[in-house]
Amino acid sequence: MLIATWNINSVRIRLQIIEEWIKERKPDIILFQEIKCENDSFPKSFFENLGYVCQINGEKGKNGVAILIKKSCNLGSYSVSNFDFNKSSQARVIELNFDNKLYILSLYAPNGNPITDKTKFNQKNLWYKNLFKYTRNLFNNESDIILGGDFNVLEGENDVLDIKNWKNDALGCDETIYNFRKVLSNGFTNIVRIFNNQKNCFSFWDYQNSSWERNYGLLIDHFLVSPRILERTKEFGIDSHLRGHEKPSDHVPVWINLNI
DNA sequence: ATGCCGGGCGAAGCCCGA
Repeated sequence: MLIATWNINSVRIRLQIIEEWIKERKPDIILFQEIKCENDSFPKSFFENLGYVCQINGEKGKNGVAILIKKSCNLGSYSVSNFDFNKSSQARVIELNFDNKLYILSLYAPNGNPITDKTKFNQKNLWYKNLFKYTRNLFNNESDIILGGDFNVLEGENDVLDIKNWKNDALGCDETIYNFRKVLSNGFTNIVRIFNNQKNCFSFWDYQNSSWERNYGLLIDHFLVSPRILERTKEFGIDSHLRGHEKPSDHVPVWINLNI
């Protein structure tokens, strides 16, 4: 079963690139972030025609997350929840709960910049603290958990070419790294750390400064999984080539393939 | 490079992202 996460930077203007990618990658489950539309404006029938059921936590004009599941997916029935981890009424979390045994979440962490703006930075910290608390309870219940999304953190020294220049930034500063590792400490493994230890492995390239052409990217989109999911993960990939597509998102899909 | 590009909104120019 292939699960992908993709910060799509507006779902409505990316339908062509998404359709091409779906036909090539054939994901069973897609976690979107930054759909940038309300639930009613989400192109539901477009994805239904491609064989998916859409679960959406949208917001007008910005943020917004969604999970698409193939109609043929045999994981069973589930309930859908949205959480407001940073108490801001922003749509950054959607969860599918499969009978309290398996949880799949699509996550969009706040950017938090500039760190001198306490409102934005504190909201990011609060979001992470509540993600920690929430997932700790799931571990207490011995559930299987898959977190996929844009975590807006530069945790590793190779997650950008010049990590030292990001220490006063909300992505690379110590507090954000601490908050991210606190979530990991619940028992998650970051799949990219197991399946890829090469440098220059990125999931985002800014539209500006010829970032793609210079390969000045960031690795900020991740899958964090609980132990039994790690055991069943057989493949990991990043579809970097899509960043070179016409009218791309600034992020590319990251995916895992599971023995489920 | 304290936003250079590229979204949204709404109909010009501002807000936002990483």
